[in-house]
Amino acid sequence: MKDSPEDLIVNAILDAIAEQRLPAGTKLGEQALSDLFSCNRANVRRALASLAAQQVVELRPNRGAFVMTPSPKEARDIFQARRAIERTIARHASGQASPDDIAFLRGNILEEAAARRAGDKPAELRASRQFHMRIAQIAGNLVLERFLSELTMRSTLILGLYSPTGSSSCAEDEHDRIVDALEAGSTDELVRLADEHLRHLEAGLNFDEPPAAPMSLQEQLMVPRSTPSAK
Amino acid sequence: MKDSPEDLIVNAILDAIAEQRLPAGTKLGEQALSDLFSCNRANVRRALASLAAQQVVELRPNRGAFVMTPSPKEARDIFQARRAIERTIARHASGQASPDDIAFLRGNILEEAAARRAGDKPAELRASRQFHMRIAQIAGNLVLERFLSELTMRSTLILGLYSPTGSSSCAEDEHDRIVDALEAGSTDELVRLADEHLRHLEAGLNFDEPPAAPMSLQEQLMVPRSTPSAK
DNA sequence: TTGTCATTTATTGTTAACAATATTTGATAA
DNA sequence: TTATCAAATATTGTTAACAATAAATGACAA
Repeated sequence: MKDSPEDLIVNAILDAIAEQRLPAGTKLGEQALSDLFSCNRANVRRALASLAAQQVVELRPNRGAFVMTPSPKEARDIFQARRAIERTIARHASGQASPDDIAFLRGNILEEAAARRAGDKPAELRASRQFHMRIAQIAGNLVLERFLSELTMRSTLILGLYSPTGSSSCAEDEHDRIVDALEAGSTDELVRLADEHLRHLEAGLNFDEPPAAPMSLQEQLMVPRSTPSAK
Repeated sequence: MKDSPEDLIVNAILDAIAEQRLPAGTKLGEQALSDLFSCNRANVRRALASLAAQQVVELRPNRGAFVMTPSPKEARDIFQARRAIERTIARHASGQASPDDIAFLRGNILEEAAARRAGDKPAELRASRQFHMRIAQIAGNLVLERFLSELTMRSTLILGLYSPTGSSSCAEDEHDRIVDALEAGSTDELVRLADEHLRHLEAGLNFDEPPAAPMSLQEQLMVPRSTPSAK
């Protein structure tokens, strides 16, 4: 029912990364975090170790912890893996969606579109991520769900680094057609759409200009979410 | 060049699990580990946090850390995920194997067979795991490689729990045919063989009788390997 | 003997102090 | 002004002591 301080820190950082409030390269100081979450440094340390195991944080000895900065090669690997996993998820989710699932996904598409029009990038990213994760839930494989969770996190870092500003997140109409295929249970079509969707995302990347600079912490971590996340 | 004490602990535990010297459910006491590796408990704690993030260790609050005991449902998810990932790996590895790779794999098959005849289960498991991981390396995707590493680890736990003693690891002739297909670059055949191979492994499981009891630590962690592992 | 409960022991969780290492600052010289 | 270097500062790494909790022990009664 209640979370340990370690889980609290881990989730706060993951959320912040998922919503691009914490860009790649940001330093995650132990003092700063233990102050923010009013706990001792031991908990912070364990949290950072967990995040490092998930490859979203880089641990440089005697230097501290930093939000991971994916290289172009890593970006390629991550999107390749994502295609493999989301295709599998699509195959297993096909025809398994309940009416609630479909309603959630359709609502989510509207939410994302609204956020985009409002220029609320964090909300847009959160919605888009929830879309993909909900389909993973429908597929019903916790292992694949966890893998995808990690990959979407890292994808967000990649988009923040290599995406010509504005072109980032997913195309809405693609999400639309994905829900259609999911509802209709047309498996092959669904898998094809999922694959294509990710290829489009990847195609929007530009590795020519080098990444931008990092920034501070406090204000970025502490932004509360506008919508409560699905349990 | 040198590993931090944390990495040392993590790798020792992972190796021990991969070779079935540490069965599911074993308690990993902080004192015991800090004594074994002659370091302070803080390092042990971080190591256990990393392992927990990789799902090979379970962290029960106020109780300690235990080697994860996969449920039958988790076992199903893990093998499903493994099939998805190893199929992808097979597809990308096909035709990419260097002569060194092929030589390594053929040698590995002999090694595994010898270990089996000698009744050396740890060596057999190590060889079998190396076979799968080497193909992952050939595929050249570090993300998929890491995922597979985690999944093979957890698979070993599953085999230790639910495998009618003796029927565990892989059939040799299947490995043989996989190398043939890999060398020939016949992609579809290779993918088919990989999938089939994993299905056979999964089919050998028996979830009827409940898991056995755990055991102590020291002797199991500290067994040195007979063959130095590939770098 | 067996079951229950208080006491003792061991283990995990938390905190603070100290040491080792980077980083920053500021002075000096070219 | 710019570069270099030493001192000062801040941060990470390590250790030990203490508190909180769970497990083990043993006495007592049925």
